[in-house]
Parts: sequence; C-alpha cells; structure tokens
Amino acid sequence: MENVTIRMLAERLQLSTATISKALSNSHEISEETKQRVLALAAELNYVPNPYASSLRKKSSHTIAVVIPEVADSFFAEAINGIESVAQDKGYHVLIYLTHESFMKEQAILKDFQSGRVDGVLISVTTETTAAAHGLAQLAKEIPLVFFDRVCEEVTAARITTDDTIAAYNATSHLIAGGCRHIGLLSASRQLSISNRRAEGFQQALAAHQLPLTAASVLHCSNDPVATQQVLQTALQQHHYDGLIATTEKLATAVYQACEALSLNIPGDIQVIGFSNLSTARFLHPSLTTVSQPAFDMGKAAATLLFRALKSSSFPLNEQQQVIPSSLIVRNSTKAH
Amino acid sequence: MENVTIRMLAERLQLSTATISKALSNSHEISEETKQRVLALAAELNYVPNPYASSLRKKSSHTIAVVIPEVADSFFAEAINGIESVAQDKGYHVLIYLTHESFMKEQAILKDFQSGRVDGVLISVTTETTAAAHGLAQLAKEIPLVFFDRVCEEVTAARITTDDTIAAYNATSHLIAGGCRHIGLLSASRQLSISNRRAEGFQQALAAHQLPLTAASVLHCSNDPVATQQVLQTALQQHHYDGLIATTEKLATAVYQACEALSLNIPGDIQVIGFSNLSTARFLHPSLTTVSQPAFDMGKAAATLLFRALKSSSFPLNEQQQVIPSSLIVRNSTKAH
DNA sequence: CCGTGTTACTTAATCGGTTAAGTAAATAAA
DNA sequence: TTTATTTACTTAACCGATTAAGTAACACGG
Repeated sequence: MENVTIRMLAERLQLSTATISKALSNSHEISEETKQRVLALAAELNYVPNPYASSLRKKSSHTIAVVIPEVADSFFAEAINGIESVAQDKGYHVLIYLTHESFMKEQAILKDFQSGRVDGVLISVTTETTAAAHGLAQLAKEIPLVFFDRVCEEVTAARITTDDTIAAYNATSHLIAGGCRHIGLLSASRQLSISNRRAEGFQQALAAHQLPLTAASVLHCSNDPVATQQVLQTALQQHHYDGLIATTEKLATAVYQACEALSLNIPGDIQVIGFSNLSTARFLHPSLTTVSQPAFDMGKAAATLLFRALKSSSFPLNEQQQVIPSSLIVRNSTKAH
Repeated sequence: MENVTIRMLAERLQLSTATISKALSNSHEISEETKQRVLALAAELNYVPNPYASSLRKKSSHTIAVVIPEVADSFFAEAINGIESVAQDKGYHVLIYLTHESFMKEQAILKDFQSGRVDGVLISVTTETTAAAHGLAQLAKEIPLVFFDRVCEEVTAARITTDDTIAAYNATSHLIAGGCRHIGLLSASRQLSISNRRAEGFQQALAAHQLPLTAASVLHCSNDPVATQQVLQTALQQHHYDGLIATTEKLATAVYQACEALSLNIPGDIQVIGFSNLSTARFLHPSLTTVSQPAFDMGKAAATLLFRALKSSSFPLNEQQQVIPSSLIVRNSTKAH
C-alpha cells in the first residue's frame, strides 16, 4: 500500500495539490467547505505529510540536535528530559548524538549540521574539546546553537551554565569547615571550562582559608574508568588526603570504589563531595554529600532559548547567558553541617 | 552565505548536476579524473549534501527512532548507548522520543512514523500500552520495528528481551533461600508483558517452595513516585513482608526510601532485590542485590537486528526473537549466598 | 455599466538531490 | 568497413510539499 500523498487527496477531490496544501495549513484562501472536505478525506485515508518534502521546500526541519558526551549519567539524562519536554511541547523532533568524549566524533557530528539537517543545536562539549580550530564558532554563526553546562568559552554563543566556581568554592569551604586540610580535586579535563571554573573555586577557597595549593591538589583523571581507578588509588596511597571533591558523577563513584579497595573510611579517613545528580546519592554508604546541578532546568532553559531564537530570527541568541545555581546537599560523606 | 549545492559544483565545473551526483556516489559511469575534480571542489567549498533532498528522492532517511518511556533510568540510558553505538557505526541518525509512560503520547509518536520520517523503529512500550487498538501491529507491517525489553506480545514483530520469568524465579528463590516467607513483588504495570513474566516467575518460585500466593503478594505501583511511596509504606505497615522484589529501578530506590521512613532494617527486617542496572548498586547502604539486565547488549542487539532488516528487505525481521539473560548479582540487601 | 475588490481556486516553479533514459564519441568485434 | 559495445557524460523526470503568480467568477461602490 502506497503512502498517501497530497496528490492523491487532490485527485480524489478533483482539486489541485495547491488547494490541498493550503487547506491543510488552514489558509484563508480556501473556503470553509473545502477545508472540511480535505480534512475529512485526510483523516479517512490517514494522510501524514512527508516531513522531508516539507523540510526541503521550507528549509526548516522542525528538528533539533542534542550533542552530549554520554547518556548514562544522571546529569545528561535529566538534561535530555528537560530538553525533550520543551521539544515535545513545541512539536519538534530531537536527534541525539553521543560523542563519548571524543573530539573527533564531535567534529564529524557538527560538520553534518551544515547540511540543514537540524534547525538548531544544543551541545555540551567533550572533555577534549578546545576552541582552537573547532568548527563551533563557525557553526554558531550559521545555525542557532546553545551550549549547556560544558561550554566553549571562546565561542560567542548562548550559554546555560551553573555557578561552577561558587559551587566548587562552597564545596571546598564545606570540607574545610569539616576539618579537612589536605583536599584533592578530581578533574575530568584540563581544557574544559567547567573543570577550570571548578578548579578556580577550589583554589579560591583554599586561598581564603590559607591552605596551600600543591601539585597534588588537583588530580587529573581520564575517561577510562580503569585508568582513573589506577590514578586514584595511587594518589590516595601516596598522599594523605582528608577530603576529595569529585567533579563528575563517574568520578564520585570511582572515589567510593577506590576507598573501598584501600579500606579508607568515608568520612572518617576521608571526606567526599561529588558533583552529581544521582538519585541514589542519599542511599549510598555513606550517603553522599553532593553538589547537585539543576540538570532538568538547564536542559529546559537551553531548549527554551533555542526555540525563542527559532521563532524570531531577530532574537539575539548569541548574547544570551543564564547561570542556574547548583546546590550543596550535605549528607554523611562529610562532617560539617 | 548560501549553502553549497550540487548545482553550484556543477556550474563551477561546467558539468551537469547528474554527473556531480554520480561522482560523489562514486559511480562507475564517471571517469576517475572527473571524480577527483568533483571531490576536490566539494572539499574546497565544504559541500555537505542536503539530507532531506536525498531522503525525499530515495525514500529512506538514514534515521531510526528510539521510543522509550524515559531516559533517566540506567536501563534505558545504557540501552541507548548500545543502540547509538551501532547507529553511529552504520552512519545512521537517532531520533529520541520519550513517552513518559503515556499511551496517548506513544500513539501520537508512532502515528508520525507513517510519514516516512524514519527507516525503522526501536521501541520499549509504556506501562499503559495494551495491544488492543494500538497502531503498533499496523506500524510493524509498514516499517521495520524491533521491540526491546518491554514488548507488546500480541504484535508480531522482532523482539529482544531478557529472561524475565527465569530472572524473577531466581530472585524469588534467592529470597526464599535466605529465609523469606512473606515476599512481595512490586509491579509497575498490570498489562506490561515483562511485568507479567516477572510475576509468573515469582509465582512459580512461590509454588515450587509451597509458599502461598496472597492478595498482598503483588503490589501494584504507579508511575507517580509520591503515590508509589504511599502505597509502599501502607503495605509495609499492614503486612509483614520479609522480602521484596522491585521490578524496576525506580521502585528499588522507592523501597529504600520507604524502609528508611519506616525504620525497617535491610536485610534484617526485610530483604530486597531490585531489577536494576544502577552502577551505584554496590555502594548503596546496604549494597543492593540486583537482577542486572544486559541493557547495553539488548540495545545493541535490537539495533543490529534493525539494521540487518534495513540492509536486506528479505530478512525475516518479524520472526526474530532473542532472549539475553539477566544475572542475579548478590549483595548485602539479601542474606542467602 | 464599468472598474475595483474579493473569493476561491489553479498553474507552475521550486527546494536539492537521484536516476531512468538518451547521446555522442571512442573502442572493439564482425 | 560496418556494426556493436563501452565510456562518459547530459537531459529531464521525479520525490512531495510549498508558494508566488495567475485567473475566473462574483460582489459592490459609484
């Protein structure tokens, strides 16, 4: 059975395809009676318009792309939820692309967007992404693009972030208030702006409390969990940390794993804070003090910005910046209150 | 700056658009020299073909749809990972649709697929989905469709499932071996086939051990976490369960929450098993004994099946059924070994 | 009764590739 | 030498919807 097209409807009703098209889009040029006849037949034959014909002609696809490092992470999963809630509401379709933290993949994906496949892009860049020689600046000029969480600071584009510096400052201060003097920050990337912001907040808090920043203060981890575990355990054995801040969700669980392996008691031997949206944080052993990011709201805000830009081309999208605060949720992996 | 089209390349090289098109698809009709010239200019002008023009003509979009209830769930997140890994490998695009367990939304989404927007569909149905009057049977005849995990048993289509009956049987037996005599099964749906399979395995295990199946044995929960918490706490107070099996990840954490609220000790007062892929299960307090589903592999298997069908239309997709076993991972929320 | 609008359509071009069918020139076979 | 075949293209139709431009019929003000 062939797909029902506008031409079939036209033939059945002895009208032109133009009339059908206009009737379906409720054009004022078409009489009420004809509209009814068209709508009735369309419903009867279960007509569904071909989106690609429409996209080709209208040069808009009613589709947006979400480019993220991974999906098995509460932050990104919740962000997708937020994005999708807005997209569904606006009748947009959502293409998902996972970069798996690979800059190469990210570039290949972004290049494809020059084809007009999507009307807009929401992106959280990889840990490897640097501004230099990245197509992002170019892309942001060509199609509406909103960074969320992991932004590329050198690129002029809309941004939805959380207050990473402050959140890290507060987390660090919380550890210090709990008695920590040798705090380590687990970083997932050297170039990622949010990593740097978090490191900044960390350093500011150390400085504010006259604590030294040493070579061991910042631990650089990779995307490979095995390597990360290695780095972590080695560091925990060599230095006597009494507090750790994991700047990603994966790193937070890695810390628990390392402490278990080395029989380190949390929070007795070492206090831990994780940047994480894990719904199970409160049921962990011990329950994890977290910096909880407003993932859903960030996704929603990013999508909302994007759709505003899609609706009116005069909207100065690239100047938009929103910072949605994270919150420190104190639990039993730290001692202070 | 206008988008580069095949026509522009044609004009620059004084060739017809047909030649360009064929050169780009490496047709044998085109000389090696011309191909090189076309490729060189395409690279120079950064030509990216318009996917919608191509889709319209070829009647294939190189895009698949993934329809799932939610994304903030380790199972689905991992499944997406599996799907996406295959899709990226094959150069396909992935549209994500979240039903939020709403049958209405699911239907609306599926109806849209008759438009030819996607070449194939991977779906895990909502808890509300019933076979009756569902467009699924029709859709499966029209475009390649693979169910994964939550199948619609009445519909003839490819399926990737896990061994729910056996897994539930084993989980139940494990609780019984640990001394449980009053076991409750938390079910997320009355109509979902996987829920019924799990309930079956549960009942078979009870029967095999001469334990009674009572009205309190199966607890029906909803998608609303607040209502679920209510149901759970009420049930835990009224009946003296000594074992619980949560058949979804969300229900597993709900059990922990309820037990905490009622000061019930796990596993002392009550032992718990959760169908869950939570990476933090081992760090929960107490660590959670889980029925771990092969989420990534199921997603991968579903996508692989779909792409085989897309590659050769003679592939009998609808007859394909694969069962990938789950595994019981014993931890400290249960007593048996 | 004429000109101007308005209504309700139709015609045809268009979006940007793809592909069946055609063609001229070169080469091979008879 | 003539015919058949291959090579390397071009022409033009096509996918299905949208839309600018055109038109016939009718209404209305002057």
